[in-house]
Amino acid sequence: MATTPQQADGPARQRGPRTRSRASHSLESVLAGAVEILDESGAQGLTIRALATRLGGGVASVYWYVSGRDELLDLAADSVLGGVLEATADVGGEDPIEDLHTIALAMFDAIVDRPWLGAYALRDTTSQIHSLQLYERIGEHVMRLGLTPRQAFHATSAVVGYVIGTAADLGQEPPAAVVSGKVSREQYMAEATAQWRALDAAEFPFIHHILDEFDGHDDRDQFLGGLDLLLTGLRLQAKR
Amino acid sequence: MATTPQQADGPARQRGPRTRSRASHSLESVLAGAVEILDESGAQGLTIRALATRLGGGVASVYWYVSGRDELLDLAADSVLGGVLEATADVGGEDPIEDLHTIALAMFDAIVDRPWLGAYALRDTTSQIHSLQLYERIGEHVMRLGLTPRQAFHATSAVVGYVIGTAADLGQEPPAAVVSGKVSREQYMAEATAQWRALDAAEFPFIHHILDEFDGHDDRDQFLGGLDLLLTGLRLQAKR
DNA sequence: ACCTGAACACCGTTCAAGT
DNA sequence: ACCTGAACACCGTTCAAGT
Repeated sequence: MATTPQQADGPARQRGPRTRSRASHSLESVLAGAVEILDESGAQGLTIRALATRLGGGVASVYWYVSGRDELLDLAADSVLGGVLEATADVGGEDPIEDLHTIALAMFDAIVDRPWLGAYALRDTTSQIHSLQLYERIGEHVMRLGLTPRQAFHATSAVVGYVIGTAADLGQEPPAAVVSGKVSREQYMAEATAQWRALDAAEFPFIHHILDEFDGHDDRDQFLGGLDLLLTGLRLQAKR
Repeated sequence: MATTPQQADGPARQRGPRTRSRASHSLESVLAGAVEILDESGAQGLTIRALATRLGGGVASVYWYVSGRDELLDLAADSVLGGVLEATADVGGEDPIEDLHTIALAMFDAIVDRPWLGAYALRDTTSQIHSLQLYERIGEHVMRLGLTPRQAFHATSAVVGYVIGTAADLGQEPPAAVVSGKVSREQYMAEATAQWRALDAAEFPFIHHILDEFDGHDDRDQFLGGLDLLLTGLRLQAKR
């Protein structure tokens, strides 16, 4: 496995116009370029060639900083998680559960903002240092509940699993519209709702039961509803 | 969007040896072939060319049954979920929470068995009919708790989100070993544990707190620990 | 209605060579 | 130490043509 340099160089800005024939990068600028492309066109749009073009250099230079496309995705995701880490650094009130709520919501918002994040966040803590730190931070708040190490381990993993699972699902783009942009998210949701409404009520009683809730629902409310269940269970476990 | 034929043809077996110059498929056989390849070599290994070769035909014939690789993955995942659907058809005891526990565990086991499932299960209910039916089934058990439609909607989504999120994460292969098979899962876990142990205890108190639990832990126990928290919260909500 | 082979327009990754 | 261009070995998808 290639050792990826973790030093924090300043961004490699080109001072003059493109008089220089040789481009110069840094891990930071490579990841920043990757995140830009990911934000614009998703994981599918992040090709090594597209990245090299954006950086104004050749394809092979990317491989100096990153062992391959997979690591590029992992590190790009982890660099964004650095922002979540900073934003939640000061979280710490009287109630640990409330703090967990705050951190989980911050993670959720970050992933909804960047749907591509869901698939690569907190995937490999050996290479994703911010992911590890975020896991640690959540765990530290869980620790305050006075559970056994085993319970704390499970609870922390559960919170992370729920956040990533839910956010990845909700942040997901409708299958067809990803590249073409033919169908907006609203259109897709309206289509899905219509299709649900057309289902046989005898065969799908539950779907019909929640139809009005599903129609025009807010993803964030849905996330918070489930998070409350999880944290309520955790609170109860802490009291025992 | 291409309308995918959903009729249930018998498997198109070749009776004689390869005397026939023209291969004959069906949606079923195409998906069965896809699942075989996915089981053997993961999502990365499922190329249209590899599938065509396995089916003994040309590349383009796959496109008669499926609109593209994405839909192939979605339908392959959904076909496997049909098995989970059958396996949990009889679930239904006195306690709805217990039934939810049973179904969630069945889903978890299916995904751990087939790590590629996590990324494609329950992704698009407009094309994945078994996913929709599974969502419906979970919802029906939630309905028995007597919640409001809104609560039932959130609870069902939370259970699904937790299961998929956790299973996808745990079932994930270590980054390097996917193709090469150089590093076994055990080796990778041992390596990760060693790396955690080497972390500064002052900077990572939580990691050190749970180290012994993490070392040699069982994924299933971890999953069940979090599931219990979620279902406990749900049980409490039902009582209010 | 369903299958085929060939072609098109891409990919990720490597490598010898440059600076 | 870091960057380059070209080459290699693949991809998914399409299409005119077959049966």
